[in-house]
Amino acid sequence: MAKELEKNYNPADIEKRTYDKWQEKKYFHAEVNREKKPFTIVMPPPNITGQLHMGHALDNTLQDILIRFKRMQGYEALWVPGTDHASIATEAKVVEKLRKEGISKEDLGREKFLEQVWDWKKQYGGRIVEQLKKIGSSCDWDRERFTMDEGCNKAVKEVFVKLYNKKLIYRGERIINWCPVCLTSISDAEVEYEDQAGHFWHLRYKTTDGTGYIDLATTRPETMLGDTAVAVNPKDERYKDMVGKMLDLPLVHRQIPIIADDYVDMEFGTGVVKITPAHDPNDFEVGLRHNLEIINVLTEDAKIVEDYPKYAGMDRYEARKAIVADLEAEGALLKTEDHAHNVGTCYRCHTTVEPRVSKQWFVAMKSLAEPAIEAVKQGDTKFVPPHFDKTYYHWLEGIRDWCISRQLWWGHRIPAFYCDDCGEMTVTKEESCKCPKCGKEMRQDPDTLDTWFSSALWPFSTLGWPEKTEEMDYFYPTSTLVTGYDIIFFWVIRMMFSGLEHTGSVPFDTVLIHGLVRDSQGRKMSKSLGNGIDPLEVIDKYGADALRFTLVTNNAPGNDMRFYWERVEASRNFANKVWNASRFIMMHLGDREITEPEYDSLKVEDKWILSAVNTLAKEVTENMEKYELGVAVQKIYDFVWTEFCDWYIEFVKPRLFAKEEAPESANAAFWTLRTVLIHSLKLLHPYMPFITEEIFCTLQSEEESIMISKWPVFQEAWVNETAEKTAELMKEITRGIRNIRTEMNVANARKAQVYLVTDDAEVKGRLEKIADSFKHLMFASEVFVQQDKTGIEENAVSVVTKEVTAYMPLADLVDFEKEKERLAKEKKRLEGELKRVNGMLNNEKFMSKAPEQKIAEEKEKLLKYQNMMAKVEAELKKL
RNA sequence: GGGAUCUUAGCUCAGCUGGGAGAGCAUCUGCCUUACAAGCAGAGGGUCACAGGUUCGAGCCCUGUAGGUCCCACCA
Repeated sequence: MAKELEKNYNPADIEKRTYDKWQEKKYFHAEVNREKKPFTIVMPPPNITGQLHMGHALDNTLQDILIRFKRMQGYEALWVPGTDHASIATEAKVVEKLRKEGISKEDLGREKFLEQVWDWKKQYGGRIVEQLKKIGSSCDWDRERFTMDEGCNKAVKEVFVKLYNKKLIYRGERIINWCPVCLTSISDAEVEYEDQAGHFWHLRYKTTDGTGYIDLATTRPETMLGDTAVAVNPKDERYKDMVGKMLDLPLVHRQIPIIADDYVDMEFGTGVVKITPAHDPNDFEVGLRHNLEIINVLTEDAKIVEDYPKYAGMDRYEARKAIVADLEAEGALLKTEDHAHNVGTCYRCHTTVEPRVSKQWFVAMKSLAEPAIEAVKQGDTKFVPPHFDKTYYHWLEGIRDWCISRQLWWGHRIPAFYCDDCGEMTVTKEESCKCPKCGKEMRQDPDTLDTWFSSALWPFSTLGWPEKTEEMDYFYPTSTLVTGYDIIFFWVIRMMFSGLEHTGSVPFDTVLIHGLVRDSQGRKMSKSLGNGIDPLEVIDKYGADALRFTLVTNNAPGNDMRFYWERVEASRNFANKVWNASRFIMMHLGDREITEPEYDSLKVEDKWILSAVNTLAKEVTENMEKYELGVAVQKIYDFVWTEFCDWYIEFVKPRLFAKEEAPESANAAFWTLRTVLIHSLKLLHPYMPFITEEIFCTLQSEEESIMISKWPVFQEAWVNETAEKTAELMKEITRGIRNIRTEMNVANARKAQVYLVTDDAEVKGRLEKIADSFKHLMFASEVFVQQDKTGIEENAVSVVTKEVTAYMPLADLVDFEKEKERLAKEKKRLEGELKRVNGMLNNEKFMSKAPEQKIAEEKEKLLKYQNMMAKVEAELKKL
């Protein structure tokens, strides 16, 4: 019993059922298989706090396309999924939840709080995973990982201890970026800079000897409480005599020195800088050089400390107002100017970060960065598109030590232990330890590690490292990493140096970078703008295949794209086209037995479409291998819609309808239809997995899934240039005839005779074999192929091609004026072409320097246009 | 201040190693032709930002200019 497709394509119904089937059959699962080559992708783990957004949809669609492609090509294709614990984001979520219940995390205590977070994770952490399944992701869910699972934790400890022992991780008092809302340090990469309107406050500090004063400007007057010096440039003649003198710090009335330091730019402002080592990274450096006291004036949540009773407890902005007012009262404020400046903000909560001196853990970056730069320079890892390597180099070359400790509870706890008695410190993989000096139970560092510390190990921690697993040996280094350009600094760079340092090898062969999905106006999709489009909504309305198709079409690697509902609609329409073409074929196929015909017994049009799909397979494969997914899918689209549906299916229809009278011809047509359809479905499958699976399984009831079928390969036997040439010629003539009929307003119902005239016996022979197949496409009553114009009415309209002139007698319907116009236009076009070709061929330099092949091509074109021109002129003369 | 990237049809974008400008959407004209009106057949529409240069030949390579976007950077 032949199967049939439903009348309408219903994505929702099919997608759910199909995905379940794939999972049940374990098609996504990969195992170490030495008979096959591995192809590995590790998924950038989405945050457990996350909801699927367009960025995930794009990222995962790209990965799924690659993994499905490679799987069909016969690789052991492994796609490792997982989620990230997202320390700050998750902790903030749970803290917020508790706050609503009137509980603080301190109320609960560390252990109880962590229980709460794990509970939260159990409840919500899987949401995004379920959403990823909706877009068809063929990940090996049996290997799903979490950045805080046991294996990852083991890897983290291993790395920490190793780097510590190599002195590449150290603890030190430094000035770091502090978020007064998240109450934790953050790394340089986690600071986002934005331009803000601010002010320049011009201040005057008087010398203690009463002989003079010095003027300076600041954007942060409240930090003056912590000033411990004022600096000028040593070369600055203006202040030469002042260096070494003491100043009376207004309000505070502490004595601070005037120092000389190269850091000061003489050209800028008054050439004088107040130095607040505790609250500015540059001032901190200056302070180190000059041995200045570090006076901290702000608390963790950016309020003035108790040492300054007048301002104590005020937050930094309140304090600013109060201090400016007091400075003015004291006569120390000269003027206030508007000034726009660049302010660092926390990437999570966008609070202005506060530089703060504190004791933190750091990774020493220099020696780790060098091999990472070298590896890309040598091509061990390649970026697609390549220009992103510049971003990569630039960042690594200027890299500073990475602050990895966070004052949070949710995360990998720093494996360092302190002895409260003797101050001894031990770094160990053990859960607890005793002081090696005094034997006392040691206290573990309360801080946790930056989330990116564990993500940096993801490509190998997910494969079992530090254990020597089979998976590690077989699947590592991974093949391709797919991620957005916005995450190169956070993640790609850190995986690169981690991979090189700990496994001795780059973590991936290629980094495929994609852009952002923006809204239709080109704005970033964001919660605050409310302009985000929910991928799940798109899937509900148009299907996952349409969404995937939209995300991958009309876009080159690395470029941003805009989201338009119209484009999803166009994608859906394509899915529908594929569906209906398949439905048509199956409808006529019924339960008929189709046998594979001898190639030679196929008709010209069959050979043509086979040749075309063969070329398609080659081009699609080549483009996918170089990550030109947009180009590849466009080729499939064009082939399926134009060549297969609009041409091939249309002109084999008469053969299908005549299946009883000419069974052999029908068999050949059916076989070709089915073969080409299956090829097309396979090529399309990575892009539109659901609909292709549904059709494939309906059509090939004996096959269990398209996703494990063999990828089409180019085969010499199907190459047929003659068939392609002939079909192209016939298409050209058909288009010409249709064109004339439309222009002359000839109703489709009115059939006309068509004569194809050629004096080339070879062409004539070829046309005779195919002309009949085009009869209905030209709305012709009959098509004659002949050597001359015998029997053709004088007033027939004509279509001129290089080899053939087609005549269509239309008797009374011919509008001679229109026909003249049409031919005149064609003549003009040919004149233009001839001018161009002649220009080239008459150019001595072209003739002497251009490659021979190019010259030959142009010569051939010249002949073609001359030939056509003669015919067009003859036709014009007749009128 | 440094760097990257973009500027192609009304709109959104392709155009991969230089060799006759493309797609989707939109517009216009015909069609309910028995797979598909989510469709079919046709049509119109572009000095490829600008100025130089290299080349027989430039949307594509080089230089500069203008504008847009993004990233990095300690100018108080």
